[in-house]
Amino acid sequence: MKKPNAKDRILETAGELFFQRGYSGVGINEIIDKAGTAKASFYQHFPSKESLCEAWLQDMHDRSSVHHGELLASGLPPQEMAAAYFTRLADFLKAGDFRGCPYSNTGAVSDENCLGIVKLIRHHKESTRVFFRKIASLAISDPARSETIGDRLFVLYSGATAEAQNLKSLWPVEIAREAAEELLT
Amino acid sequence: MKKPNAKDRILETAGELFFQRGYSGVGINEIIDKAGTAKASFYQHFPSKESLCEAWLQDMHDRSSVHHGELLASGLPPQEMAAAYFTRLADFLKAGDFRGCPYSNTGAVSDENCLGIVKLIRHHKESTRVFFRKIASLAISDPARSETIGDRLFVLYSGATAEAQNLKSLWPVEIAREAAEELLT
DNA sequence: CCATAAACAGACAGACTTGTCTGTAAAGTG
DNA sequence: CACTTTACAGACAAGTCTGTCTGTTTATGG
Repeated sequence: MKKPNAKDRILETAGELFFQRGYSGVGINEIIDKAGTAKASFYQHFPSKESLCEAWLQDMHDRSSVHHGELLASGLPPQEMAAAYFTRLADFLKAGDFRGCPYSNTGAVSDENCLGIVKLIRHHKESTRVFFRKIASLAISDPARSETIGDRLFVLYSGATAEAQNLKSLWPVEIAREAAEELLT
Repeated sequence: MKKPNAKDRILETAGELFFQRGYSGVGINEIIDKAGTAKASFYQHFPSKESLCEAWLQDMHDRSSVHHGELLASGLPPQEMAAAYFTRLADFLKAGDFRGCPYSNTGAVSDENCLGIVKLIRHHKESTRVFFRKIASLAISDPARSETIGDRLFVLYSGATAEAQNLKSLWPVEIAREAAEELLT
C-alpha cells in the first residue's frame, strides 16, 4: 500500500490527466477526486491550477534533461543516438495513445497572460534544440553546418510528434528517423 | 457599410477568434457578441459549437486546397515551389501572431468523441501530405524515393509551424525551407 | 498524553459554459 | 396589404469551472 504525500499524488495524477486530455480539458475537481485528496489540501500545496501546470511541465523537463544527458553520454555514434531517440519517441507516443507533445499541446491553449507556462515551454524547446545541435556536432565538423543540421533534427522531431498525434500513426516518426540518419551521414 | 448575412458574419468572427485563442478558449457568447447576432440566430444556422468548428475547418481546408492547386499549376521548378510555400507560411504565421496551425491546435483540445472535427483534421493533414508528395514527384523520378521525400517535406512543414508557435520566431520556418530546397536538389 | 501539523470532507460563492425558449422587429414577396 | 423568412433581444436552465471557507479527522513528535 504505497501512499505518497498529497502533493506528489496530485502532481502525478494531474500529469496523467493533463497529458491525456490537455490542460484546459481537466478540472481541479477531477484531479483531486482521482488523486484522493481534498480541495483544501490541493490549495495548500498549489496556489492555482496554473501553478500546478507549471510544476508538471517543470517535472517533465527535468526528466527529459536526464534522458538527454544519458543519451549524449552513451558514446553511441551520432546516427545511432538519433535513431535511439526517435525509437524511444515512437514508444512514448504509442504508449500515450498518440497524445503528442505535452508542451506544444499546453501552449496551444494557454493564452499569453500565462507567463510562467509560456516561459517553461520555450525553455524546454530551446533546451531540446540544443540537445539536437549537440548530436549534430558529433557528426559534422563545420560548426555553422552542424548548427543548421541540429536545427533540422529539431524541426523534424517536432513535426513527427505533431503529426503522429494528428494522424494517430507512427509513420511521421519513422520518416523523421530516416531523415535524421541521412542528415548525420 | 458591408453587412453580410448572419451566418457569414458568425463564421468569419468565429474563425478569427478560434484561430487567435483556440477552440476551447472562445465561447458562443463572445462569438455572437462580436459578430453582432443574437444567440437564436446562431442556433438557427449551427446546431452546436462543434458544428461551427467543423464549418470553420472545412472553410479553411477549401481555401488551402485552392492555394495548393495554384502552386502546383504554377509551373515553377519544385525547389521554388517549396520555397514559395514556406515563404507564404512565414507570412501567414507572422500576420497571425505566431498562432501556429489551426488544425493541430484544435486537435490538441478536442477529445476523441468530437468525431467530425478529428476527421476534418486528419483529412486536411493527409491532403497536405499529398501536396508535398506531388511537389517531390516533380523533382525525383524514383517513385518510392519521391514519396519519402514528400513525407519529409510534410514533417518539416509541420515542425516548422509548431515551433514557430512555441518559440514565437520564424527561424524554424527558415530552417525547414532550406532543408526542403536541399531535399529537392 | 498532548500539541501541532497535515490531510480530510464538503458546502459555498461567483463567474463562466452551452443550449433552449419566448417574444419582437424588420425585410422581402405574393 | 398580408404572409413568410430572417434576425434581433435577452431571460433562463442546468451544468461547469476555479477558488475560499469552515470544521473534522488523523498522524507525528515531545
